[in-house]
Parts: sequence; C-alpha cells; structure tokens
Amino acid sequence: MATDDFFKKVYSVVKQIPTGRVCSYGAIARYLGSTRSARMVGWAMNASHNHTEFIPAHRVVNRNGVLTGKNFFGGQHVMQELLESEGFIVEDDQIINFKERFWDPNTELPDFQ
DNA sequence: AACTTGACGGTCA
DNA sequence: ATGACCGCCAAGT
Repeated sequence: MATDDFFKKVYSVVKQIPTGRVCSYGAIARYLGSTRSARMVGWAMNASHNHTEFIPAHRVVNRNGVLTGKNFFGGQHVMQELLESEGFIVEDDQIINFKERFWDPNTELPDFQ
C-alpha cells in the first residue's frame, strides 16, 4: 500500500465522521487494516492542511478523548472552540462524554477491502 | 548511515 | 489511577 493511498484513505474516513462525533487515531488505523500504526494516522493529519479539501481534523483525538493535536490548529484553543461549536464540552483539553460521542469506523462503516 | 522525534496505543508494575 | 516501557514507521537532523 502506497503512502499516498494511505493518506487518501485516512482523509476519506475522517471526512465521514458525523458532526458532533469524534474518532481516535487508533480506530482509523485499525479500520485501514493495521498495516500502519496510529502514529501514521497522526502523521497524515499533520499533512492534512495541505489538502485543498476541508478535513475535520478536530474530530480526531487520541484514545482518551484528549486534544493532543491542538497545537497544530494555529492557536492553542482553536481546536477546542471548533469542537465546542459542534456541541462538545471540552474541559482541560479533554472531551467530556467522550465515550458517548465516540464514532468507530470499524462498527459504523462496512469493512475495508 | 545512525539516531531522534512524534496529532498513538496496549500492556504491565 | 499513574507512569514506565515497548512496538509502531516516516521524517528530520
């Protein structure tokens, strides 16, 4: 699997995250077949700002619901504001009710070939 | 070519 | 619950 394809697949999954829901890096990595680690998903998000299309990267957090990538949104609370504008409650860089808000492509989407 | 650094995650003490 | 450790793998130095 080429790296470019991996990027596109990550983006396509992230774009399918419904508004008001969040996903984790590891969940996306698993959905794409574990050929790549969660770090690679984070790496793909790091490059997502180059993509002409809008990628809702703020809906992707780590497995604890923590906004680990907030420093990549220009300001330090831009990501938090984006999430709060979508109805999330963020406290101390962590999403409250993360469990209820979690959206897992492995269960919400058909299996990836 | 060798070493370090992460938008990570699982395990174990 | 907390923290150390390890596997992961592309990029940067």
